[in-house]
Amino acid sequence: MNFLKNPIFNGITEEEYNELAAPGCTRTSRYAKDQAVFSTGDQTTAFGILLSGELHIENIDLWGNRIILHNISAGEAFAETYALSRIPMMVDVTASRDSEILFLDLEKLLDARNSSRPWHTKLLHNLLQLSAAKNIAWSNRMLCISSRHIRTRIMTYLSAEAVRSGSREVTIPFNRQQMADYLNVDRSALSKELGKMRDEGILEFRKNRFRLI
Amino acid sequence: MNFLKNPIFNGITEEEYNELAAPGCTRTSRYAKDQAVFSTGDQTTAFGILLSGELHIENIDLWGNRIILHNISAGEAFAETYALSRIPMMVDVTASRDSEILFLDLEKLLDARNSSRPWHTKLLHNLLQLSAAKNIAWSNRMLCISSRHIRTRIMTYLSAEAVRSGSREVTIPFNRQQMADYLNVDRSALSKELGKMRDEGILEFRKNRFRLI
DNA sequence: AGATTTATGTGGTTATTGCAACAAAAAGGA
DNA sequence: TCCTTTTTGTTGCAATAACCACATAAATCT
Repeated sequence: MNFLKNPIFNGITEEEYNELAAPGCTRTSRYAKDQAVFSTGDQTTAFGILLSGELHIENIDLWGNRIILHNISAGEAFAETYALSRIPMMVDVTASRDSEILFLDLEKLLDARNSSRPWHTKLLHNLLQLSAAKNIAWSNRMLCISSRHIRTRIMTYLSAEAVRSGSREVTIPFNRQQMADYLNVDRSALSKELGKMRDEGILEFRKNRFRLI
Repeated sequence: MNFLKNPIFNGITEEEYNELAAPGCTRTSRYAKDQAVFSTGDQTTAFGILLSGELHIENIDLWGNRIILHNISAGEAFAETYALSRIPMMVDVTASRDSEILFLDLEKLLDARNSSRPWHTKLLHNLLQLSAAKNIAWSNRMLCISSRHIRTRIMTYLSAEAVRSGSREVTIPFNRQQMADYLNVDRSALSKELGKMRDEGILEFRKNRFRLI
């Protein structure tokens, strides 16, 4: 019941959870590294909460270019947008490490017949907060990509991360290729630019640890 | 009371609206073309519903480059993400035409003391749908920009619009500069590429009307 | 430890795109 | 209608970033 600390269950007691989980609205599944959780075209009424591991939400276009739209760490929810709007998924969700996922079926949970339940309003509230947070995340991502220069994208991304962590030392959840995908640039071009910036004394880095100067 | 047809009031009766509007949770304002509705750094607990006119949600970076993050047409809601999460706005909201806006104060409306009201759950539900729809819109935008070639961005954008409208003739809510901002490319480069595509017989266009071939 | 695979860095080449400046066309106002 | 302003199209040039190929380093496996 550790997952009840998750923001999605904010204000919901263990008794209330047992009540909402009773009608078979929840299930837990395990996924191996690189295994697909959802694929493009899938339709789902359930969304996931990542209990352990790591996921990538990515899109592969007609030419085979992959772009990482989002990185999901333990404790985060995903696919709630599709579970809410019921439209076919335009993305792939893939386990980037061995992962364990709790699924909640929104179709059943948000049914009007539950609207008198105390947990119903709380869940709606928490989902709303979650959805808003995702929107903010999109904005941040967009802000990085909005510049047309690799260097500016790097700076925007790293300084945002630095602000978030409250430190000039930043550990990012990406390797080079993933960072390049997130910033939507070529990997080798990214490495090149990072090298230049190191030469100019703007930053230091080793693997996925960066120090801004 | 025409605005009650708005999806945000889905299932909410006129009596219920009068009840929720009573405690001063709503207000209406007019804005002239190019007037600012919100500015970067603003904090708000109210979000807006555009009754008439048109808005742009845009960001101007440290180097003065403007990027249009979203285009709001009559009937659409905006800034609900910031009203929900209370964080300072990272964008500007500007009237691109003379506009009339209905503001709803979420801090007051979503107060727990209202949770027993019939309109409360409905409003939460509708807000959730709205937020999910915005997330989908972000995905679509990102899908356009994910390609590094102008032509692909144009194609991705126009075909998505064509699918939405169910026709090969598409009228977009942007002029060239705005379209370039949305696709995050240089305006003249966009014009150039559009010209090439016309020469190659891929599409026809006049101003903001396009026909895909 | 050695071998294989994966991740990262580097160099060179090409081409697309950004940029700036200008021309033409359309829209709006007096 | 003419004048001004805005929008769109065109060209040349420069530069950045993509692309390709390879080298080096790190991680994983047996």
